[in-house]
Amino acid sequence: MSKNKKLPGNDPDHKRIPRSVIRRLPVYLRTLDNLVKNDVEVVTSMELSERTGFTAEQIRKDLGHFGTFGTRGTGYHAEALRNELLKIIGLYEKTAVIVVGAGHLGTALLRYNVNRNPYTNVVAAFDTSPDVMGQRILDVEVLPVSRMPEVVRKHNVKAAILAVPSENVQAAADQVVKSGVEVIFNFAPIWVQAPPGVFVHNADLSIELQSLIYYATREEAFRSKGV
Amino acid sequence: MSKNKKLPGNDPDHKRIPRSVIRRLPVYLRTLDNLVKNDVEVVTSMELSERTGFTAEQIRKDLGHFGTFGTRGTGYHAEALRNELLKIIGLYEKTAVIVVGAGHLGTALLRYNVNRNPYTNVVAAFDTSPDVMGQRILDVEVLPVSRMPEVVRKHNVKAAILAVPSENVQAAADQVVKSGVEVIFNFAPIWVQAPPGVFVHNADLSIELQSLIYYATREEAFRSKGV
DNA sequence: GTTGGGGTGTTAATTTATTAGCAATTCAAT
DNA sequence: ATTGAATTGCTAATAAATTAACACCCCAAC
Repeated sequence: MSKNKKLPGNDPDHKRIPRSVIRRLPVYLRTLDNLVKNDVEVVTSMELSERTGFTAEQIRKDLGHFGTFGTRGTGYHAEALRNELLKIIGLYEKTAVIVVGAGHLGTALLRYNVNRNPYTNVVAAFDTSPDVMGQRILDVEVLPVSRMPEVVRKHNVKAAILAVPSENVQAAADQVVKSGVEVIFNFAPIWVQAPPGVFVHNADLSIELQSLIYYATREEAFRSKGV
Repeated sequence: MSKNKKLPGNDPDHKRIPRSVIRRLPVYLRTLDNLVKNDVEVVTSMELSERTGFTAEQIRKDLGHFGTFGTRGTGYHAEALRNELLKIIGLYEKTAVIVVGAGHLGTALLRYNVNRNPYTNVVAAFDTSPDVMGQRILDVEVLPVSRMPEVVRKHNVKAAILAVPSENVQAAADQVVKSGVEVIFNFAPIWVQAPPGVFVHNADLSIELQSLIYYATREEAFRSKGV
């Protein structure tokens, strides 16, 4: 389980993928999905570049971390590459997700997610308020928190999206961890703590907005893309 | 306005702040806010480290980009540093923001924002649906899109939060740009394009979730913090 | 005052990430 | 077959970001 800090290359499979690369993979995936949907068979790194905003060199380099998928002089077979990316990211089968908090935010996220994403599957929402209990939001049932461990076990839930008010978010995090969830996606403007082994991503709107404002207040010409 | 790509250090004021630093500043700001609220007068980089998850060295280094704010052997005066950060980020006065789309997501963001963030001020929401028109969501009025240019001018609106369905989001982006907004925060799972000079941040839940799943599927012990 | 513990500010070393460049390979055209 | 245009996959060079190290300053205690 625990591995010491200073072992640079002890992953036998492949040599330690940079974080920045991982963040770009889903973007490639979605782009390829669109291409496949439009019956594109072959795509070059340049075309991917135009569609993703990353440079062609970077795309080729990123893919190079995982193997060789293209054919020189031609490009990449879109569908094949898409499937490789699915395997790389770990989405060969739909990832089961729960949403905690069925208020406005939870509802909005459910809709976005269920509608748009073929790779994750929201299996249930949880809330404490009796008002929403038992309701269905786009096919997803709102359950009492007491049933969380059972649901997590049954569907092998990997990730939880926390859409609860700041006051309750740490309690919610503790709850989902206790239920066996490994990945937490927190939308409350409070940083959630979790034990080692649990991945927490704090998506704080106001934090990100403020860093954007920094750029906006200095009028220098930055790129319009991907600040 | 336009400045060529390859001019490394032509900012006369100070020597080109790394992006990664800018992203951390709002975290420091919020942490200091909390400390000040709890009547903490002096705080060390180590204490900030515990509260933010960044290392003490990094915090000191980050601050060092903008000047010297602490006193050796003692630490930083929390309130003074907070005020410096406000100036640095560009939040000396509340930044006017609009929300486009008054559905579940827009409503949720409004609540989060208005409740939680003393630095930005949502001056209006916009929508096309007659149902919500004229309604108020926590003091914020929902207006027709036709009034956007006027509102942007009047309140000197810097940023727009796009909380509309994917189908409409590019149109919404074009609209806010035409109205004079410089910063776009897009929540739809489609990448929005904007002319140079406009800062776009695409906050796509599913993309971020997927990159988290990468880590979850390899069971190696990563940090629990800040993936 | 002088001493010591504590903590910043800053420079240097190291690691991580991006960009560039090009040899190697494919395919289509002739 | 041969040629040439196109495009990958590497390897090398550069840039960005993090970590480490420590000189220097402050404050409190004696």
